[in-house]
Amino acid sequence: MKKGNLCNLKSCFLCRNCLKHWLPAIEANKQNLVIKKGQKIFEEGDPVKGIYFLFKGRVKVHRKWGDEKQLILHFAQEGDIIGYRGLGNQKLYPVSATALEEVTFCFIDIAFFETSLQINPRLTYALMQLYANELQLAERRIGNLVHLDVKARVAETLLMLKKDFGQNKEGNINITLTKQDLASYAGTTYETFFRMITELEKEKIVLLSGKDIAILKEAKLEKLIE
Amino acid sequence: MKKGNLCNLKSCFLCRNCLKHWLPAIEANKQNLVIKKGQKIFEEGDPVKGIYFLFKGRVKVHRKWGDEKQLILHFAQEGDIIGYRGLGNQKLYPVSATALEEVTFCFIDIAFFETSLQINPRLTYALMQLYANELQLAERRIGNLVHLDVKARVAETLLMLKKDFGQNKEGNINITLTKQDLASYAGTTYETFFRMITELEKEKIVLLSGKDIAILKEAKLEKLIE
DNA sequence: GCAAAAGTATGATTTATATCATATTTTATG
DNA sequence: CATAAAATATGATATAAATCATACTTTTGC
Repeated sequence: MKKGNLCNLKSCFLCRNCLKHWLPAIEANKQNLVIKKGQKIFEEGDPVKGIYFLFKGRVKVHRKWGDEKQLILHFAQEGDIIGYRGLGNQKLYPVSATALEEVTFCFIDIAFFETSLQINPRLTYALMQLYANELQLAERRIGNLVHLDVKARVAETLLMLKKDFGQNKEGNINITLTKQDLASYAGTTYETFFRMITELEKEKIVLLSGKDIAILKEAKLEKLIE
Repeated sequence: MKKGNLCNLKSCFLCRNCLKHWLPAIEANKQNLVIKKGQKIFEEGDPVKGIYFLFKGRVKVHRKWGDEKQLILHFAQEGDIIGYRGLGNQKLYPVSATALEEVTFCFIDIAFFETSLQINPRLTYALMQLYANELQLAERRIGNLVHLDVKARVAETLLMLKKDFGQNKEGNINITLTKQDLASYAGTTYETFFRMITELEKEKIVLLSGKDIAILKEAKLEKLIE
């Protein structure tokens, strides 16, 4: 459901890492889609039918614990691949992906994706590399949860968001999130997150206005983490 | 430093996933080594010089937080590959690997390993698959740290160890660890770990004798995790 | 444009778990 | 074998952070 062709066969993870001669095959197999804010691209427990590439808009990758509690594992943006967490032994998505705003993306079915991996060893290698980095990140988070206090984890969260999404000309981190989502990403409750970020504001380390967050003193945030 | 040839070019992750015709190349490039209990195979921060394959003995993969605190990320055993956590963008090991007993392993230098990946796409794919599984595991651990209490995490730890290492004829989990290492793996302190496992013993869910741990009621452990 | 829902903001209370302290037992080592 | 070092065991105390409670504000949908 897309007017024109948003995909230029260049920018996404798949096209960037495939042989030029494979691009027509991608062209023939891709499926462009648009979804609205709040809609899910896939849901935890669903069988893995394919892989997704984002052209526009941000997505949160998250998972439930019990009925109430949730955890956000990743925020994805333009150019990113999502759904790859489902490529383990068990062919079910271990996570959900929900649009944080209107999102345009491309769907590649799993069979074609697997063929692409076989035909483009560089793609397989690039994906492996991506996993290696994600694993490192995940394991650092494990340690941070065990050994850092919430304030330090909030600091880490803000630094990571700035690194991943950059800041706009006003100095605000370039992604709009609810405090609840920020808390779910930092691995704490809304209330505690709120108290910590309020402290950081009082200490003039960050500046808040509505959902906008600007980091005023990056060095101080880094020091909190050690 | 090994009498005879412990490596049969069959059992390790590398040999299992390479073309038959590549085995002589592995034979020519491998380096068998033995180290004693407590010795390190590599250390966090070291440049990644190669990848290791275990023939015999168990290894803990761990990382320090600050000067005092540590976290165990993985226990590896015969047939396992270690060092692959260092294959991300940054070519430094993010973790250390320490022998839990006498360990025999094979060292493959990084250049030869990278070549092996290029020549054996199946190897790259298998490694990717391994990362995918590890990432899933790591992210489940993140959620468990955020949303489960220590007792549930201790339960999870015991179940995972049983799954990975099996149990011997006496019913004990087939790996010998100090309570401190178990605690560092569960993401808690020695004292709290001890209290929790003592509770589990009082409830007749596990049986302890020295360093041996037997799971008496697996279903109850699973119920603790939900 | 209004009602309902979602998000924000804070104070009070509880609780899980880390920290501290200390004694005993087991294991390693010259 | 002796002595040091590491691991085990357990009680007492402190504290960080979750939970509960409640009011206000903004956003969303009909």
